[in-house]
Amino acid sequence: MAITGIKGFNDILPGEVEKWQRIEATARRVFQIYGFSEIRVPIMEKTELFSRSIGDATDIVEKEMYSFTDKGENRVTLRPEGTAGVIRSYIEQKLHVLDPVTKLYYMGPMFRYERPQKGRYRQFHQIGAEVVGVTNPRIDAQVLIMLRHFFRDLGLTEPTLQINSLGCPECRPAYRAALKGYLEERRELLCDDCRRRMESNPLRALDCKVPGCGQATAEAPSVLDHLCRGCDDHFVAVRRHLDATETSYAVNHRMVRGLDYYTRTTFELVTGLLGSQSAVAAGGRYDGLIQELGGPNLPGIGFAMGVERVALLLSANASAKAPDLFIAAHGEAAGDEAFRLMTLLQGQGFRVELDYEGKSLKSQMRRADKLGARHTLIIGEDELANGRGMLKEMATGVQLELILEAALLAEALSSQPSP
RNA sequence: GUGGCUAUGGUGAAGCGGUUAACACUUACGACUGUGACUCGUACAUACGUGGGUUCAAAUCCCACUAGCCACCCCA
Repeated sequence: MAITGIKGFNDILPGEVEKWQRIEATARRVFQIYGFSEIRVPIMEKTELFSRSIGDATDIVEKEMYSFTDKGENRVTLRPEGTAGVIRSYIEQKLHVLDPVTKLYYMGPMFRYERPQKGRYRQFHQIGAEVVGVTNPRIDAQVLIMLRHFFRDLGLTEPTLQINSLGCPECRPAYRAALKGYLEERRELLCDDCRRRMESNPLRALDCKVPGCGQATAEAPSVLDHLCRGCDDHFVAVRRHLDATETSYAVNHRMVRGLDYYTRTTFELVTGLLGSQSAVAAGGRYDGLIQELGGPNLPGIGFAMGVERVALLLSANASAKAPDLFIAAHGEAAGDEAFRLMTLLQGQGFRVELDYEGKSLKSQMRRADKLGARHTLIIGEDELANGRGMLKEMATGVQLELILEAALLAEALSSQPSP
């Protein structure tokens, strides 16, 4: 039995990988427009970093992390998300002294030990961006605008933007208490999970998909009615900037977060096309996180998108680039000449293919056709004796004889632009 | 961690207790023309996820395991 890959860890093969390249290239290009620089941080960190930033009581930390002890007796974890490592680096490298505003993006694999299903894998990939140092709600709006820009450039209009505010340490406790009180009164209507959630994280009940809970919480108090003055002003301003820039969005006051560090603005880009994995990108503001991790008291905001999920939304339109020329050679000497010419032309940037195994001319022509070569150069023994070959344009079948010289070939190939 | 469904070659699949394990695609070679696409021919599963069991006989029935998918949970 051959060795197989690990459950939930996938290969990305040619044909699929082109979509990834497009996603990554689009992200790089768009994010740079908005002043973001790439940062590359390790995929492993000390376990403590994640338990402190994400929150001890979250599902991620409680049961989904790939944690182990290395040979030096250190507790380490394969990163389950990107923000913690980036912020750790920001603090450790003292990036705040270089510039009061730091805009970073990253891309790479993340790891969570979950049961795989559509759009959810144990090794998955995120592209994320973080801004440190700006409190003004304009940055919240800008991050959202950038996200929309990214999806627009990918040709995706489907994911819709939902926003919410979770308040801050000033106002959230009061809301939490109010919600908890409301839930207590309807305890018997709630599912078992939600009864448990009332204690640990009552906000989660708002997100429950059990129909009974949906009804029971339909009239639940909204976070947005419990925001303190500062948070309310902030949220109103974010919306004002989105309106002013004609960025479409919907307020979803029931949206909650799985990570503890979020404050104020939170958002998701959701789609109905991915089964139950509706979130394509999500993020929010995390004003206390940097200080919590031992850094300066600076605000932050960021998001991450799931590359697999974006790729699922992208229609498969990728194809390998067809060769400019296929050289079909008949005979050993012709094969040598074919190889020589191929090398010269490749040096000039032409995509050239040939047959390596000395197969029949018919086989070689079939392969030229299959690869979609625009031209085929046929070198037979007779032609070779005269230093000539037949150049055939595959689409039309037109062929002409020419002298076997790389410069002449290059000219012939360039003179007929690709369709 | 829980539940449902599925498991035949490189791929999609027929098959429902006794078949040379159909068919299509892909791939390879060949015919038509020393030169592709269309057409035609030939080849390609000692083998039906793994291990047991029932039976004269199992890809076909039973059990276990494993894997995959989908859903719950949670999330990107």
